[in-house]
Amino acid sequence: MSDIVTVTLPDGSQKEAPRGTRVADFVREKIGAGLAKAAYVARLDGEPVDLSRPLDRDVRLEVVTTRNPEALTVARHDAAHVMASVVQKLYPGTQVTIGPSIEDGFYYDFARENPFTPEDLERIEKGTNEAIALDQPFLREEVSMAEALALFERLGEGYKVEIVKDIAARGAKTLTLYRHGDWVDFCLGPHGPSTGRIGVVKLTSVAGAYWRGDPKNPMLQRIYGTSFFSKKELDEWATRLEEARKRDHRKLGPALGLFTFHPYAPGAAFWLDKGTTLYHLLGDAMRRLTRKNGYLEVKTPLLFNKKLWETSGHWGKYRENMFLVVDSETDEKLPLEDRCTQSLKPMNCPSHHLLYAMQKRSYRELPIRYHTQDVLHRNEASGTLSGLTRVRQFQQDDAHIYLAESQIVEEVRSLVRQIDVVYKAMGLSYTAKFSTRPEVKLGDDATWDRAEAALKGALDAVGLPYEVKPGEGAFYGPKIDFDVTDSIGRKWQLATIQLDYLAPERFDLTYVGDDNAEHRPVVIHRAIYGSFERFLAILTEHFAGAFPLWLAPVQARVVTVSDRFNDWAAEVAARLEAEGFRVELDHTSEKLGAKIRDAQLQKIPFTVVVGEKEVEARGVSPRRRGGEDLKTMPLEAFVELLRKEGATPY
RNA sequence: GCCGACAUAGCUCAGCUGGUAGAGCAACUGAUUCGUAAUCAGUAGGUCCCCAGUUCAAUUCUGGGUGUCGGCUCCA
Repeated sequence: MSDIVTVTLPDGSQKEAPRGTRVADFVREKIGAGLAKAAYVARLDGEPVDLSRPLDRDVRLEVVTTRNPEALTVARHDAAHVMASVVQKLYPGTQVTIGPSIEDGFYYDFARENPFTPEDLERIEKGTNEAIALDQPFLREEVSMAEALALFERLGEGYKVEIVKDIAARGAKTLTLYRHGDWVDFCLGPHGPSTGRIGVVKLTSVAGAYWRGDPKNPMLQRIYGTSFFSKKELDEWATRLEEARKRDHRKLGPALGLFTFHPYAPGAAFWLDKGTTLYHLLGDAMRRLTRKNGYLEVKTPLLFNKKLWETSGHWGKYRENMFLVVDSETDEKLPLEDRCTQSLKPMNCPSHHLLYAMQKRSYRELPIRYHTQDVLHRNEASGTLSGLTRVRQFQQDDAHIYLAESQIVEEVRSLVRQIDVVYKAMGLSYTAKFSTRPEVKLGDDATWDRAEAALKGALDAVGLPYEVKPGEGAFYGPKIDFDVTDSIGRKWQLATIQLDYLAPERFDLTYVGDDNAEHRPVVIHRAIYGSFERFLAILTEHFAGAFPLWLAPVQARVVTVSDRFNDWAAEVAARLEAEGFRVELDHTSEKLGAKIRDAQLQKIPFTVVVGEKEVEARGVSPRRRGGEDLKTMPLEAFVELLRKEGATPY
């Protein structure tokens, strides 16, 4: 074996080094001091490793510098280690569990009697940054499982012992330990070179979290934090948070007169007039879109006998999420549960299935598409409610499509196009996820083959990029989910297209084919907005309350320069209203500047100024939200402008 | 539901260690009649989330509830 190894760099160039040279030394000596300084971790043949690892074979080497987001992920994991070491120093007796990097930061779960207070958090944050300043190297060490077990047993780390045993049970022979200072944890790594390279740590919150995410397990104390390589980046992050806070639909909604909540109805919104307008605009747009695509809009009962839920399977698995209703005609002596013979519907699908099954269906009718915007109730756990994104009462732009298997490709292709139209109109970019058969599933492989091929074929036909999620489909069929990205880069899962082979079985749905025999249809569940509530929350934050003209609850506000011009202003408002535009008139005795400011704060798309000039010209001077002055124009020209710019995009 | 924090005027917030509350904006009234992000003056507005308890006295301390927020679990 040669004492020299060949290292291939990402640009294809090759360099040689003595076997056993540490990556860090190689980079500094053979590539450059600058890169060595910026390096955080490295990849050897694609595998992430510490810079202290030796080059023991011919390898491809990539240096991961602090400019690479991957390095930040590692640094945050480093930060979690350092924080855990500080916590154990400050609060002896606290046990450590796990502490990974997450999007935007890290957390670490601790086992201890008393929760951390905000003051504790400050103390820990200060201690963590001080520990970072000590600049202790991260040292990697491989030990046998037995040694590891003995180590953590000696340290009294019960949770760690449990994890080590699990890892051993999965057949691992050795465990890697990482030390900094006198603190030790086991960890796959990699870690950065030393604590000093982590940068700045900011702790954000404490929260309870179940051990291994299971409510049956003890509750641990989780500390969330984040870190950045520089103070500047930390400040930028804080600014972004502030920006998101300003857009929070829970603040903007009430401020813009869209919706509000009352303690007597947790999880159910009061829709104020402007919010109701928005709600209807979205609903009507979806009605047009579905009608154009061959859907039938139907409404089904809100309250159903439990027999429906027994048929659908919800009574068994979903009952605790349903609002049960006592039937007053049942025997009062019966236990409450037996008197609850009805439930508010938590979803529309079962009632659509009933509708389908009420008549004999022919293959000539398929696909049959039912669209419903009814009110749904789900009894969500109180602690999970949040603004409009998580409510107990909501409406979906729900639809179920009953079709023959041979029609799936064409139908999904149409659906993907509809989704594209809606999200493009909102300026939401999106990506698709395609989830295939899970391990526990219904139906035979041939059916799954056809179903997956149909979904995939439709995605390919539309040319939509998608990520495959193997095994993540529902047990009753594969699905496509759509993630949208809003204007400040946050992702939300919205639309879904699910193939369902189970429901037609449970409800015994059939159609008569051209062979005069009975066949099973397939059901597609689809929603594009998801729920109106959540979609409006997302849109409010995405647009920061400044809705596009076609959605704006008030499209124009007519403001007078003084009350001498009230008559013409009223005529202008009346004319715009007659054209179907949503208009307000501000003829208070405020100064023009104040009226404009008020209209801006309400995020109204057009402020229409009416004064001396306009009265003479029988015109208006519109000003766009944001400040652009369109100068004086004839009233009819403005009507035309609104008509053109305010057209509904779908 | 579980863990933690919070709850004062419509909104944003003040109110040392217990002595029944204040500001700015909004609202209302009057004056002002004004040209593209705040005219001036005045008035009114509070069961300090609710229910118990401790105390001579509770917005303040204790307990219980409700709601909200951040997480866990769950999810449109």
